Amino acid sequence: MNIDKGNLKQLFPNLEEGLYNELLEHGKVKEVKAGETLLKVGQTIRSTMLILDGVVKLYREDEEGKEFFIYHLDAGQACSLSMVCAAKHETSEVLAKALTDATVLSIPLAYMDQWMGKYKSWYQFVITSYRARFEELLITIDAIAFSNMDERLQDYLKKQVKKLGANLKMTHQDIANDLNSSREVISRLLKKMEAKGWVTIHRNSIEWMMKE
Amino acid sequence: MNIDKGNLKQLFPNLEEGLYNELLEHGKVKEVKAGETLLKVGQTIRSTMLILDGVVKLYREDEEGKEFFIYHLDAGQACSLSMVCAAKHETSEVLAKALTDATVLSIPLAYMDQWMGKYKSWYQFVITSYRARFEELLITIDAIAFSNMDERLQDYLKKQVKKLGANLKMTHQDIANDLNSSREVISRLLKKMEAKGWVTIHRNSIEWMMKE
DNA sequence: TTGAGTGTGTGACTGTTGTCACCGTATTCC
DNA sequence: GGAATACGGTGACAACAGTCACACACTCAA
Repeated sequence: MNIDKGNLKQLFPNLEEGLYNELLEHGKVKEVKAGETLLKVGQTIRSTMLILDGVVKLYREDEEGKEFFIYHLDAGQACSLSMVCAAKHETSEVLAKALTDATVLSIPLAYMDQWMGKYKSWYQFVITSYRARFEELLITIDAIAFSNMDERLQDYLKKQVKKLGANLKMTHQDIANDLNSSREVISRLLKKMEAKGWVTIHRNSIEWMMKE
Repeated sequence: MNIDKGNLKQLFPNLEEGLYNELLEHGKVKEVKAGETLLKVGQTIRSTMLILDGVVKLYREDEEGKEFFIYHLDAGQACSLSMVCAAKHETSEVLAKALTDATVLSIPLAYMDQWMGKYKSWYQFVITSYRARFEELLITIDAIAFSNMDERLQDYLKKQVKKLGANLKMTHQDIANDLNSSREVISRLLKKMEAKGWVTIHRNSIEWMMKE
């Protein structure tokens, strides 16, 4: 993927002219294949990621390696977490994995801080970004605190469809991992949803049949 | 509670001289009684809160009025959420309630933004604050995603004890609300913990018997 | 073609949590 | 003192989700 100023302006509107130049100058474009791990917080992180293309999945992992899906990042969004990581992080980690082939712009942390003072639009962007992620975390908490598995599965599928299209190439086991459940449970619930006509189940894929 | 520059410096170290002056000039000190609701996001919010004294509890509420404890705010911390609120918030809300008598410094949002450009130490503070809350949210997610009720109850009690002292003045029903569980379940688990010698149960209060 | 590997379906069982019913005992307020 | 209320204890039960065992089907490669 070729990156130029026009590109950046489209993805990240409302930044200052000089900032676009700096982004091009100091950012490093990285291409990532679907399935690759982009970020493993807890390891020393020396750069922030801006997503230029593709969909990235953020998830949490506990000591035993169990995963838990948190949210997606799209083109035009930043990984706020790469700024959060900093300190401690003893027991558990946050991971980022590319769901599709993706392109990211990697920016050394040093510039991040420098731009905060230099460009008003940059800290606006960072703050806005934090806000949005924060909000998503709260929604995630709502889901696990107040909802049953069937509701959570529906929400999850809707989110996936929105990001990846109505034909989801994933196994029941994949979904179970993301929701910290088990394959059998997901299979059963999907069956019920199929009976209601909400989805069609194929081998290695699930088709979302609703409009929304 | 009387607020002066020395006070502020102690609670919020590492800010610039001019900023302390502005805080004193434009911030409004508010005294809040234990149990009072401080903040109801979703309603138009025109100010940010800095906690000067006391403990404030942040919690989530769903459509049916069920609560869910998220985290505490201490003296010297800021309510990042008052910056998050901004937009939509259709179904659910975030609420803040004083657990003890508390004193907060209320700062109109307009100054918040202005100071971001003017004082380096202010955006450092804001960003740090965001990071800390973010981290706590992730820990909260871990707890409900990966832990059973008994572990969550232990964690919860530890947190409370840390903030409020080893003699917790609260009913089983209060705890059940915070953890989105039911009184009977909490009672049962507390009994078990008492049998292990971890707590002593009194009417209207629970005593934490461990050192940590 | 056969066998290994993977993805899915299903029934039986278990454990945890939530709910219901009902009780006893403090506390508070007339 | 007595009634109303709040708090807590307890047993029975239901619902949901996780686990286990096993069956079956599809794919791929030897």
